[in-house]
Amino acid sequence: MRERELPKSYEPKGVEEKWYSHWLEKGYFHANENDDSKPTYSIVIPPPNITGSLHMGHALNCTLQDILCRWKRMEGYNVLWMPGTDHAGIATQNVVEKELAREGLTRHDLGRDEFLKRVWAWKDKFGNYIIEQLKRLGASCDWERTRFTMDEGFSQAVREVFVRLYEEGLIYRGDYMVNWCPRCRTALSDLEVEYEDEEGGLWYIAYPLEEGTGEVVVATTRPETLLGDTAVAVNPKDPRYRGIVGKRVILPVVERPIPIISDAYVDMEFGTGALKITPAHDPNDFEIGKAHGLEAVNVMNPDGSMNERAGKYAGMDRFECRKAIVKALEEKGLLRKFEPYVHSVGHCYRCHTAIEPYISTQWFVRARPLAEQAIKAVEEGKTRIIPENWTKVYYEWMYNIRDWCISRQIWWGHQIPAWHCKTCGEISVSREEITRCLHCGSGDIERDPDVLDTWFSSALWPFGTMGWPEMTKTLERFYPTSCLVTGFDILFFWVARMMMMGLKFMGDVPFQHVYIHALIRDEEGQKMSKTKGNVIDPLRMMERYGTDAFRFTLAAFAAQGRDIRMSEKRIEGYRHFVNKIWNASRFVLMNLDGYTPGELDLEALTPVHRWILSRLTHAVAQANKALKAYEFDRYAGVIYQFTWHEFCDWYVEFSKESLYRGTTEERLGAQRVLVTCLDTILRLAHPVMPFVTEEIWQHLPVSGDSIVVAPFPKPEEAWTDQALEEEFALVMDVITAVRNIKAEAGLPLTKRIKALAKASGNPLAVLVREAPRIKALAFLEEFKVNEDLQRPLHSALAIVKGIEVYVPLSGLVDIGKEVARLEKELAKVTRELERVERKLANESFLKKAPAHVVEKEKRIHQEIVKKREKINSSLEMFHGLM
RNA sequence: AGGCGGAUAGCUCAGUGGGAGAGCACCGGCCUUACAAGCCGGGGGUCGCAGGUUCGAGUCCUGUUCCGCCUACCA
Repeated sequence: MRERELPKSYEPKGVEEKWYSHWLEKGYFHANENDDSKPTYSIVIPPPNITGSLHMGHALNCTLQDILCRWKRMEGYNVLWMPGTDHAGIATQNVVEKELAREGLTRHDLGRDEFLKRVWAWKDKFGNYIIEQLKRLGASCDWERTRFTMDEGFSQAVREVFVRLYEEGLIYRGDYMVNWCPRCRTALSDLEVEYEDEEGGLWYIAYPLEEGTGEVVVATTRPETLLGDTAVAVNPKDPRYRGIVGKRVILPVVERPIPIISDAYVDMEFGTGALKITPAHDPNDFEIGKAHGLEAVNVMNPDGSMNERAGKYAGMDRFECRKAIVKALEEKGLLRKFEPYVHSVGHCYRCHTAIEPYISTQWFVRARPLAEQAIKAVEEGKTRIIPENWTKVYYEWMYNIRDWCISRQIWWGHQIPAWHCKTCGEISVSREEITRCLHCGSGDIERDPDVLDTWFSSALWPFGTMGWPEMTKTLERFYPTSCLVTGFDILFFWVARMMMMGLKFMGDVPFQHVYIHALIRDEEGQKMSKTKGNVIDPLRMMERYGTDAFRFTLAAFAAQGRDIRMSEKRIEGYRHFVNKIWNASRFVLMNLDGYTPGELDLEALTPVHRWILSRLTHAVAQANKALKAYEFDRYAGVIYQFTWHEFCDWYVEFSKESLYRGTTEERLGAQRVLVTCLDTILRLAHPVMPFVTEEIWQHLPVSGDSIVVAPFPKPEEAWTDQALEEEFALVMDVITAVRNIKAEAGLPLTKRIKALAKASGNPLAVLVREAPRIKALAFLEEFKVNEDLQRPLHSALAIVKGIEVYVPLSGLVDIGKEVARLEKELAKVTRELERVERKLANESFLKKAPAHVVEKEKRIHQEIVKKREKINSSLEMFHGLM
């Protein structure tokens, strides 16, 4: 027997801990790869960085996944939600290096092996922090399977992929211009560069002609790179420079002659139409330099300082050097002009240092062949992106994909499984550690010191976590995954690459659906960031308002295609909703004396109870539909609307008649319907509010071990009763009308007065039948309904659905108030009438609009005309009295 | 430069060619045997602007303004 009493108020803290550990104990979140009896549903978590702590983005992302997983689990699926964390190469290395810096050390002081030990130690200590926070959020992951992108099995997958891509020629190594972060001292992929407009300058520098007296003026935003100039280029069509192509200019400061070349790339409109060419420090110049066979003079060190090729500027920081060069040019009288200039500057996405285009030897993935499959898979519908408009963004990027620089000059990560032979100079790539060159057998080999881009391993996440390269039971059962839930900010970084790798190595897409959710912003629509100080800490929100209220808020605002503006006030608002459910449950539980469980007998139930069941099944249908369509906001909205404004506001109040004044049979019927509704609401809401629903559900007289594994509600077609819903719409309108009259007349709602209604036909029968409830909810001492009632003198009038409701007010209120109320009503009705009459006067409308629309307008017209007549005559009556 | 969103009540946002909605905020009333974290009632709108299609447009089309984001090698 379950406890029937709930405490006065809901205390989330203890309840959440209690049930979460209970669920873990019962193993509800564990997916069984050997279970053939159920359909499968799988999701891999976007692995959070081990350096991270739970922020709003994680909270939203995981709440949505948890909703899906809990929903599917309740629907009887074998659900795998694969959890884990990402080693986050640069980010983690940065964190540990900072820690070292506090001890006055650099990673080079420790050496590679010692440093890596430090990182692992750090990971063991802090790396699981975020996992614990996800548990706090209620995430129903299969924690027994928790993976890490650097664990042994995963490393094996990474090596396997690298070797196979290398063998197929899809990975190559070479000297190219890459994005270089001088602070992290590593190459970055194109995606890892964030461009921002910065106020810089455009310096116009004169390059004197070697022969004669002329000069060529070039414009540049980066004067310091002049040290590495190896040409000046002009457009071949530019008449201004036609005569001097092929001649040479003297590179200022360096005092070295460099050629004037012509290249169609040069924009005649920009600056002076002459462009300095620095092949080692600009991607375009690099290309032009290659085309013209120019030398690339690298004047910088990997840390962004100037190197020995910069002559007397050697050792100077690049930005210091810029100033120094400008000063030198001024002194030499070669600076022709300066103008402020806003241009886009790339920054490292990890440390925000301005990146440097830099030539170095790097490893690349040839992306195009992989992208072709990834495009095809989406075109063929094997993977569906939701909302659909992201599909176009995905295609756009895939069509224009460029090779992917995957080597990083850091230590924390998957070291590239390639060895350089000092004897024959060849590269050996191998799945296993090797000690001899695979080409010449020499033992004088050295492993490539670089590690792989973190995203290279993340790309393998959907199958790497399931045991690949072994073809495990888990893979067979759960790959491809059902859905990936993620933010659009990593669509290219991660989703696109998982698509490519999944198709390449599993021969199938990694996920059937990709649901792209919004970004969370602050109240003003600003991106949340620590530097702006506008972050809302999810843990504090859960602490303060309870996890369920927090999760419900996230879901309620997760409308597709729009960012979420989050504020604490909203979370507080939804805590009220949690409280509402709690109190409604208390009401139900404290009215279960004499309750016995049993099937609902529709025939035996009085109309009001069948009415709420009809509404309930409608809500259930809508919630199911919303979840299927990933409309989390609607799903939450349906629960909110039905629970609060239909179940609590109306049905609970109606049910009191049956509970307090009904027959034993009626009372039991009401109890069963109350329990059914509440049980259904709880099961419907469980995916989004797991804790409070479990806590209440465990008090309900229903069978089952846990709401986690209780069936998700399905619409009961037999409960739908459209006619009954219309009848109660009328009943509620009548009640509202009486309440309105009272309120506008300045009477307290609870003031017991009389009311009359003039109706006929079915409405008459309905109002007679429902009179007890109308009396209760409108606080009437008497409610008289009849076909031909005499309207009492001094009575207020309301017309609902053609039915006249009279509320005698003599002696209760001054007539002026009622007149004012009626005049307001008249104005409204008149406005409406004008609209309808305009429409019905339009012949084209009558001719061309569908018949049912015309019929409807005519019906409305009749109704309004009648209503207006009544109001008018009522007003006349009152005016006569005044 | 190209692409994608958004613009509807004071705020945040739904809205499916056919009586403009919700939540919060606001105003007024109320301890009503679940809930004052509540209940009841109410006021609030040129649906960014201009055209067009249509019997009918918040909704579809074209243009336009503002805001946000993404992609891109403009020195």
